[in-house]
Amino acid sequence: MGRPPCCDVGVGVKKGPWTPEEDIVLVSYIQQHGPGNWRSVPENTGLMRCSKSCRLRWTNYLRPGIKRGNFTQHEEGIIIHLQALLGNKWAAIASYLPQRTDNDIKNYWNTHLKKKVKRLQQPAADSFQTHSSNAITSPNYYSPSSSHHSLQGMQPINNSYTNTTCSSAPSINNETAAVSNLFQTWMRPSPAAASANSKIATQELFQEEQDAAASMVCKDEMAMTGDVNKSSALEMVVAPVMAGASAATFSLLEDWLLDDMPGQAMDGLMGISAGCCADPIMF
DNA sequence: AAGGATAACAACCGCAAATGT
DNA sequence: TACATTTGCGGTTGTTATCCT
Repeated sequence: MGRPPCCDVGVGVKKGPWTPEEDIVLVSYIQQHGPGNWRSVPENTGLMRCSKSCRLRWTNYLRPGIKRGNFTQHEEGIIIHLQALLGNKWAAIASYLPQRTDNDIKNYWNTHLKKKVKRLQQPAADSFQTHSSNAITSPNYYSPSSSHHSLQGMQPINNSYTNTTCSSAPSINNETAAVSNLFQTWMRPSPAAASANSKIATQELFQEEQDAAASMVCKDEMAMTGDVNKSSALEMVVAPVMAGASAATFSLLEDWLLDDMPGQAMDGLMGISAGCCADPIMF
């Protein structure tokens, strides 16, 4: 079996940053056909992009539900622990943070957390040489066997925007029990988590947190900056479009994507799509 | 103000697994 | 079952923004 010809080899295939126009074409196509069958996307849309590029653009940037911006300390803790347990299985780690993309997590790890861990581990490593073998890492973050926190019953979230977790599911499932056990002693305590012992209850709780976080992201960004990330805005706009809303909504999306001053266009979008943040569409 | 260094993030590349025929 | 094709993943690179001198 030979390796298939790469779509990138084709003549006239565009590379580099995506333009707002291309984003619009891609989003509108996915609105109609849903994600998947990426091979057909450039063929049917006329985008001079390879299928991989289209898929990546969608999954890492355009798809609704993506939370962007600063990682919370809680998210950092999850990433650090999972990385310690799973290694650089970014897709697997991302399945526990469904609002973050694997690319995002990977970038954040490489630019922030790796150094942070290294920095904090250094004193611990020094003390390791002179003290007991239990003093390995910072107790708050980096010891998978630490019993200071709890992520009770935490499970990877199957993200319905992409099929990301499908292919990696077997390996994840094999690790789920270990991760859950790990998190049992890690997750920050919450009243509901303390009372809910079952996986289902905890997963629902986690989902509520995710939903709340998504809602907060939208609200915070709108309120504080007047500018929102495109995925959040797309989510707000695409939802009513998918539900059969008017073409005027989509034209606002176009305006915003094409606009150098997103805050202005967002005023219009927000007026139309208020309340959609916490109700992401499912393709 | 200019230029270099660094950080942050988007995108690409190659491989392997999954899926289709 | 074998092969062809598609998709997903992880590593890496390129570009832009920001900071520092």
